[in-house]
Amino acid sequence: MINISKRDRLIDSAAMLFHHNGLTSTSLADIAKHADIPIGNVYYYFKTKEELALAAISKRKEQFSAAYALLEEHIADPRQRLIEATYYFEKVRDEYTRFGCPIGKIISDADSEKDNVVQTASQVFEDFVTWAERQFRQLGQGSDSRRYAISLMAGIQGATVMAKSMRQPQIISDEVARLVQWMENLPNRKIQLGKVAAKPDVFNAA
Amino acid sequence: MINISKRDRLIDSAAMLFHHNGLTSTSLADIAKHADIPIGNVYYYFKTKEELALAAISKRKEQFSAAYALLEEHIADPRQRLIEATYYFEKVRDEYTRFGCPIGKIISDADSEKDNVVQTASQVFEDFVTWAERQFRQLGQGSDSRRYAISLMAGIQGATVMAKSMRQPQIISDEVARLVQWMENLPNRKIQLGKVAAKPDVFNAA
DNA sequence: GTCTATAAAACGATAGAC
DNA sequence: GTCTATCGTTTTATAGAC
Repeated sequence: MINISKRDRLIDSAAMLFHHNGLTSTSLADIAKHADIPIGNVYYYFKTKEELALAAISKRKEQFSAAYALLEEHIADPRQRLIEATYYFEKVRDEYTRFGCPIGKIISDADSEKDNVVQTASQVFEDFVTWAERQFRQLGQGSDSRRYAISLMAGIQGATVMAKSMRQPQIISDEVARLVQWMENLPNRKIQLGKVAAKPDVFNAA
Repeated sequence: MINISKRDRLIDSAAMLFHHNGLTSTSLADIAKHADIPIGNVYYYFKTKEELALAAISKRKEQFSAAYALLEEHIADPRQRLIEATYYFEKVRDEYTRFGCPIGKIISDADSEKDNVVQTASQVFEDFVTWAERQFRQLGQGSDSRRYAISLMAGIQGATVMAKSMRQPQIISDEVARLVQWMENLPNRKIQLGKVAAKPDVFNAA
């Protein structure tokens, strides 16, 4: 079994440096140096730079997925889940103002649509949209749900770009506040459970 | 006097390639090849890659500034000016979906805040915000004007990132429609000229 | 598994002939 | 002003000793 510790150190260093300095501008030498591993040894764990980048983005992808699961576990109301997810970006607003969104950065930088790394980064957004859409749907927003989910992430991404450009974290805070207010005022069109067409409990009926 | 034509060809090729393939991923060899100029000759016009990049971004900056001037010249109503400016992004939505926003891309990719290229790109956003803020102010939005101006560009940038990620130009169209509707419904709080405190015409008074 | 040395190519930039 | 040849460095990636 291969050494997990060094492999993880490489992934974490890569994820951080890709976020802060960009995918193209970060060399394997930079990553190896930050992880305190000789550059020749990097290739024992990852055959190419793309493979390491893929692992770094995939880790972020799974971290976000884990966060959705946690929200579903601890918060019953889908509206509150969406609001809590949005507040996450308030917490990281200073880092996002300095370095941008780690995912949005890769999407923007992407030259080719065929690139595996970009496709994985896109999947992170797709995962968020899928999750948020489900929350909006549970809130009774029906066919608007997907549009709302995309609009939610777009709001964050746009605010991040402008905050980075103008070096004003407040821009992210303002957008988070706007989005939260919007979601708080969304009418709950949810069909109340038990009020309509509840399935007969066939097991206990007889 | 130096040859304008070759210099301009280099700037145009650089601007296009930076937009499509990114600043870091585009080499001087790529630019020289696209402009059909030997790479050694590039350095007669621009001493460094940064200098060429600066010229390319500056050209975009001036193109946008010229567009604002045109809007002010041909449209009397500040609301219609803002709406017309927003429709611009509807026109370029397919290109933005494939390659992103040429300015937003540079801002996102930027590693260091000290970089001259990034500062110039930021200035393009700043110019837009300053212009849009003035329009909102003329519409009587007062102290909200700057926030609105930033929010307008943020909407475009966020939609562009999501459109590129999901390869759906419609996301940009939806956002443009949302922004236009928002601006159409903004109440005009403008103080009518001539209704308040008109200066006495001292020259013709006596 | 780990590390040094180095290959092979790409890149920004320069020298110098014309 | 134009172009060829090339320098020096960085980058991804490999070979091979330990």
